[in-house]
This record gives sequence, C-alpha cells and structure tokens, in this order.
Amino acid sequence: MSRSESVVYVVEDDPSFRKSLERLLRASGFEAVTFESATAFLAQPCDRRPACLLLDVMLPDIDGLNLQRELTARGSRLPVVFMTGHGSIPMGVQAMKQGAVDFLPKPFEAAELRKAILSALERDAQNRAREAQEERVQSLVETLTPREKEVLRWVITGKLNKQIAIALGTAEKTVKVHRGRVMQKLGVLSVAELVRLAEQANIPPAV
Amino acid sequence: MSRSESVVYVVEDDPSFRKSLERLLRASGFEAVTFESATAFLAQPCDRRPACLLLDVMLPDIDGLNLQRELTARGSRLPVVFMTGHGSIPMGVQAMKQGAVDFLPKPFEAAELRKAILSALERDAQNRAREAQEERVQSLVETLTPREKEVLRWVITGKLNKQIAIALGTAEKTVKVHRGRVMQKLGVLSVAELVRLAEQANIPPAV
DNA sequence: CGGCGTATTGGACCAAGGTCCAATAGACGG
DNA sequence: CCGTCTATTGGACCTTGGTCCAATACGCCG
Repeated sequence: MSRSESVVYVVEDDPSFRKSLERLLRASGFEAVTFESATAFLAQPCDRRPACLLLDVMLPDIDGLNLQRELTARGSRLPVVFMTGHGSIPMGVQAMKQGAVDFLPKPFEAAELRKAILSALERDAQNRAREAQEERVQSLVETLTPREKEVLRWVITGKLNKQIAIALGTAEKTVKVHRGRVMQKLGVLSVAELVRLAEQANIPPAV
Repeated sequence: MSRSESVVYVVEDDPSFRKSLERLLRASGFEAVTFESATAFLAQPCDRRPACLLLDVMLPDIDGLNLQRELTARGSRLPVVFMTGHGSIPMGVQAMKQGAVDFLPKPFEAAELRKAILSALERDAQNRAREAQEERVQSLVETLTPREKEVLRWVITGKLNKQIAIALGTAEKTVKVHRGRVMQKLGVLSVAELVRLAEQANIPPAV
C-alpha cells in the first residue's frame, strides 16, 4: 500500500547481483538503496521513512546474522529479509529465531522476493505505528513535573488520594492538585483512560 | 526446572529412530510419549501437564507442518520442535514462521535436542501461566450477570455513572448498585485495578 | 536582588462514588 | 403457584474526587 513512500535497503556484496536486485525492486515499485557491505549500511544515518532491509548473509565484513543482532542491539526494529547463496537449515532457522521476516535461498523468484518485502514493510509499518503512539504518550508524560509523575504512578496503581498523601508524606490536598494537573496535562477525563495511557507509555504501577 | 512433571510427545514414523529418541529423552530426564503417526497423536486426548511436541516433518499420514497448523487451528498452543531427515531451507523457515520453537535437521546432537526441548517446555510453561491467569479472570467475570458485564464495560471505558445510566436507559442509582457488585465480585477496590483485570480477560471498552 | 516555576497548603464548595435498608417487578424452574 | 435470581429504584448518608481563589516557601536564572 505504502510502496511509494517505502525504502528497501539492500546489502549485497556481489555487484552484478546487487544491480539486478535494484532493478527488480524498482520494477516492483519499491525505492531501493543499495550498499556493498554491512559497515557501509551502518554508516548510513537511519531515516524515518517506512523501510526494510534486504540482507545477504555472506558479506565481506560483518556476517548478516551479526548485522541483524547489531541492529537489534542498537534499538532498531528494521525488519530484515535474508538472502543467501550458500545457506543451511540451521542458518535459516537461526535467522528466523532472531526475528527475520523471511530467509530466501538463492536463486529465488521475483514474486517470492516481492512477497517477503511487502510483508517486511507491513511489519515495519505496524512497528512504527506502535512506536509513534508510544512516543506521543511519552512526550506528554515528560511535561509532568517529577512530583506529578510520582502521583501519576500511585493513581494508576489505584490508591486513594489519602493513601498517596501518606506515601508521599504530604497533604491529601496537595495530591488532589497534582492529580488534577496530571489529568489535565495528559488530556484524560477519567482514571480508566489514565491507566490505559500509562500502559502505552510503559509506566509501571507504584510498589 | 519442571522436567520431572513435563511430557515430551514424540511423533516419528521410523520405529528404530523413535525408540532411540525415547531412550535419549528419558536419559535426559524427560518423560516421553511416542506416536507413530500424526493421526495417532491427534487421537490422544490432550492432558494438562506441561508438554511439548517433537515432530518429524515427514510422516505417513499428515505432513508435520500441517499437523502444526491443525493444532493451532484447534486452539492448542503446544510448542513444537521439528526434526527432519530430508528438509530444505524453505521448509525450516516455514516451520519457524508458523511458530515452531526449533527445526532440527537429522542427524543432530543430543545436546541440541535437549536444548530445543527445554526451550519448548519453557515456552509452554509461560503459555500455561498466561492462560491460567486469563481463565482465572474469565471465570470471575462469568459470575457477573449480563447487566453487570455491561456496566463493567462502560466503567473501564471511563464513563461516569450518569453517562452509563443514560447509555443503558436506566437510573444512575441502578448503575451504582451494579458497579458496586462488579467491584465486589471481581475483588477489586479501584477502577485502576478493574481496568487492569479487564484487560487480562480481553474485555474491550464499550463503544 | 526580583521574577518564575515547582511544591505545598487552606478554605469553601460541589459533584461523583459508594453503602445500607427497603421494596417492586419480571423471568424461570420446580 | 411459589421461591429464587435479576434488574430496578428510592432515600438517607458518608466518603472521595475535583475545582476555584489565595497564599507561602524554595531554588534557579538573569
């Protein structure tokens, strides 16, 4: 669906195969950006468009599976489709265990590749939607003062203002004010909404 | 950890290999129950002990991958470890896509098998823990009358009693009573807890 | 030093949540 | 037809939640 705005990063050391991949992808309507090595790809600043990674397992510098691990370690959720000329079953299985979208032994059909890429882009779109929502909430929460965040955590735990006041060593009155400000800043009208919102931002309940 | 109470179901048509698997598993401390065909396994009533399935891909009646799909379709979450003598990369990848824990080409090391089985049992334990919790909550919710469930859905949506009363075409007073009974029956003291509980039972917010 | 933001609290006051006691009405099984 | 369960409501009453106006105290920045 979002083919027109999506990028497919390709990391493949064989120049001729890389070229043909690029042609194939473009013919399928994808935008392709190619790299000849893992380090070249890693040097690339990650942009914010929907994307996925088409990755050769056998690379001159870093092994494809290790590159995937490295990306994961760096916090990237970029979906990966592997290709390989000399793969094995354990290698494919390992790739899938690490979260790959697909693992294609060469040679593969253009249709297979297209399907895998679409699936990867679809996964990326979902990841991005989820992360965008998380960040929206996170940035809202960041507008809270430390004290307000503290009150928030107790409120979503289900404590009464009175109990929160005791826990914070302050007056119930004060808690009410903070609580009111939290609701206002986060734009919710009920504790129920507050709880859902907090869950999206991974805010744990207090004690 | 729970080796002593766990069962490993084995579906393998080759009698000699089945025997040796059985010996190997028992030697590793697992309880093994073997079957020579997929249908034989499916005829087996599923019991409630922690378990996993060690499955040969090539079977006389039903293909291993299809058996896995069949199990999924039946709502079973039994983790599967595949074995195969004549597998391919796409086959292994497909198995993993379907949720297999591992996919072992024969011959494999005893240690590999043990690792895969442990991992599968671990996954099963987590599944069971989650499902048990879900069922606990579900059975609690089932003690609610239809009207009370309705009120519950509105409450976890964050509506005021007044609004709920209008939505249900009844008096605010009535809503209060139902709401109180819901809290009491579900054993929670706050709306926040109620929201969390409802989420565990997959109760969607109203409208 | 003089604002500015944060945390804190008081008083008044209203709205919403929650409980106890009591009672009516319809449905359903025995 | 009776008893039980469910849904419904009234009234009285208390607790919580939430807001408005106002005020104090502390630390930081220019």
